[in-house]
Amino acid sequence: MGRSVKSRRPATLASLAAELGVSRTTVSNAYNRPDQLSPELRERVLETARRLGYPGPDPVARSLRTRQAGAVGLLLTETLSYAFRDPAAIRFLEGLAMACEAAGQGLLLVPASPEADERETAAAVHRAGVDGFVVYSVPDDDPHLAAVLQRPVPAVVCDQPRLRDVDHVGIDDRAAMASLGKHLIGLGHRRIGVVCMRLGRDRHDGFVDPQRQRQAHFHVQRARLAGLADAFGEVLPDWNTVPVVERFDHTMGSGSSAAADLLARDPHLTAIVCTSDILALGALAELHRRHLRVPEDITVTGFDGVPEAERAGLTTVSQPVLDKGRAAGRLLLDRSSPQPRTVMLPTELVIRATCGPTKEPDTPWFSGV
Amino acid sequence: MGRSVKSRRPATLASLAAELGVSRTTVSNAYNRPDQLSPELRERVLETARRLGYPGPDPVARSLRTRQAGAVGLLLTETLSYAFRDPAAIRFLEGLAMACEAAGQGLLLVPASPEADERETAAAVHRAGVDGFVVYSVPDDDPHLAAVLQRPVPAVVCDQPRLRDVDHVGIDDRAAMASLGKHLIGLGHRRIGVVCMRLGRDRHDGFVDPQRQRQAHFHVQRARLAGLADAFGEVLPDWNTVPVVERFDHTMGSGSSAAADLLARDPHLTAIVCTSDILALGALAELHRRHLRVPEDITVTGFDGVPEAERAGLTTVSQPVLDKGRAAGRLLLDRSSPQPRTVMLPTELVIRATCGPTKEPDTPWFSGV
DNA sequence: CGCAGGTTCTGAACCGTTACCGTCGCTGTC
DNA sequence: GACAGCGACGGTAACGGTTCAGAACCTGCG
Repeated sequence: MGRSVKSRRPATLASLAAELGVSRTTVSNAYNRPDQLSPELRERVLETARRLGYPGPDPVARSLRTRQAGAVGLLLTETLSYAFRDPAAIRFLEGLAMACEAAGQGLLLVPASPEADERETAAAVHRAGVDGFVVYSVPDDDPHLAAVLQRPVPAVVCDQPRLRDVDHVGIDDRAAMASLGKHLIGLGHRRIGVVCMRLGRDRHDGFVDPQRQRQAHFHVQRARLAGLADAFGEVLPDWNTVPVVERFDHTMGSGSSAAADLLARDPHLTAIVCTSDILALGALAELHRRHLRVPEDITVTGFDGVPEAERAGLTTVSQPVLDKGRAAGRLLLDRSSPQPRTVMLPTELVIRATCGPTKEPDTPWFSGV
Repeated sequence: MGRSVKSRRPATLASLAAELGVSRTTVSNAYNRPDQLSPELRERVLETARRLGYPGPDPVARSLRTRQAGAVGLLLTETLSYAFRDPAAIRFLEGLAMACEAAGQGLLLVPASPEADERETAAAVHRAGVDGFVVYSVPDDDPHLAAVLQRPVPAVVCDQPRLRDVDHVGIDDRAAMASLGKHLIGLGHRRIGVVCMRLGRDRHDGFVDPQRQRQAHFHVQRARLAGLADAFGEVLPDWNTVPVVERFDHTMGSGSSAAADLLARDPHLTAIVCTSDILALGALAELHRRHLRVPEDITVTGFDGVPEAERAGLTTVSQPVLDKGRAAGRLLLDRSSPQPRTVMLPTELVIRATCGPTKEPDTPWFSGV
């Protein structure tokens, strides 16, 4: 027992073999193919391993030889820690974790903060010892994504961007938002404002011109705006006159200030459409501060269907985020069917308390301080 | 351009070197030590790499050679996906992710489901290519923990178990719970029931005898129960007569049914003390169903200080879960100070609406269906 | 007795990279 | 003109395993 601890260099498969007077192959087999050697010898190997403090084959060396790491990598737009603050991201992670767990695979969160300089940053992707990547909702021109695609391992993209030749999991953002838009039109809304998430990697907090909308580097936001345009294009003379406010940070605070921007430009809006629940919840908070009643005075809608939205009675489009994660994981782990594959998940329009019919047009509005 | 795609075997550092007519070392240096070769040669190397579709040095081979993986492993008691359902675990993950990110390290979630058979299960720990492990709140006799300790990499344990020779991050569960107990005593409570989380790896849903309390394989639960005993031992003739109900699953449903068990045994309890907020929220739901008013009819307390508890007005002990995660990560990543080290984080008794003074002892109780 | 067939174990070839140390050519100095 | 100093690059040996084609031995059968 004493000797095991003493040895300077940690035991390796080779040193174990030497100690036992057998070949390395045999020791390897003792761990990986018990049927390839006699039970007695195997027991003797394991016993000696215990005595020498040999922890079993080194995972990295094994990975090098077998060409598999037993883990999948996850790439996110935001900082890692953000992922644990965003309800939708958490739910996605849960689904992905389920898939990984079912397959006995680890899940490696790749640190890809947007701030780090590009060279250093892609390094994290290059250093990840994984069998494949799940990419969750990154901009079209994300440098990490480029690094991922360069790696000779499979990848699955969830939400955005949509790439030919790469497996994809997502929803029909455009159609979903269009159906929400039609519902609002049915309620009489014609004078709406929009709050959307960032449209590019550059920070741009403010009103968005049509060109920036169309050129948005985030496919999901682009599609949702287009969906709204589809719906309102039929009843409005010019979609381009509808005010759209962009926010870089995806927080309730962003939603609040964006709502304020909209009301400053047009106090007579009858509805504020947000491209995420978080933003919508922020908008609600701002309206509450201004003593505007929802939905009597103004309608608010979100997108995602997070639990918080339910508590707030927010009208939204609910999407199966957990299923997205699970589907992405399964796609990555199952390479049997011909690629590229696409999984399109269903969404559901959830009408709740924050939207209602417009009032008579001449009703005076109270627009607090 | 055509040739790069054609090549049967993917390019390696060696094949690149051959193509260029330089040594492998030089190619390696082009990537890892730009200062070790002339800019022109370096550019030529990178250019050829691009042409051949060489994605840069293989991460696994590099890890084998450099003896570092650039990632830390996380071991949890529960299934991976559970971690994303428990508010406290999520918060811990957030903190840990912050620490990892700051150090440019990845975070590998090790799939260690309790159900899998022991042999297979520890394999996930053995297969993880990581530079160290963070172990979050596992039982004393967890086989995965044993596997972690066997690996020749550093480890940090958060919460439980407490091990000599291993870095530790935690709180003073015993003192925290004792102070909560003293508060209840001050309010006049003498007739209390307790709901606790699982005390062992075996499923045992029901009342707990004193022996099982003391022998609990979960240090944290043991300490919290002991803290309560410390407080109530001073005013009660025999702590052992206090009913304690254990639940294996950590869900609100567990809290509800456990509260029901307690009330079935003693309808005249004046307080239900839960060792977690989740359980307490479940208990509150059950009491609500029975039309028992809190705190007029009965007092409820939790432990952890999750956001949901705040919304519910739950009296609880708040602990800095985010800081725990961050501290654990930092401890693991910073091996400079002498080990083992211990970080003891502060807790705070948060008195909210769910606890109040006892009523006159003779007041009749309404105990619903 | 000879041989097919099975079990048990070995030898050698990788897997792709980086660490370590040595070599080579050039420059500056006395 | 010999030589120290220095920057740029090359050769070799690990790093710790897995794999595959056999070798050696045993068994059973005709």
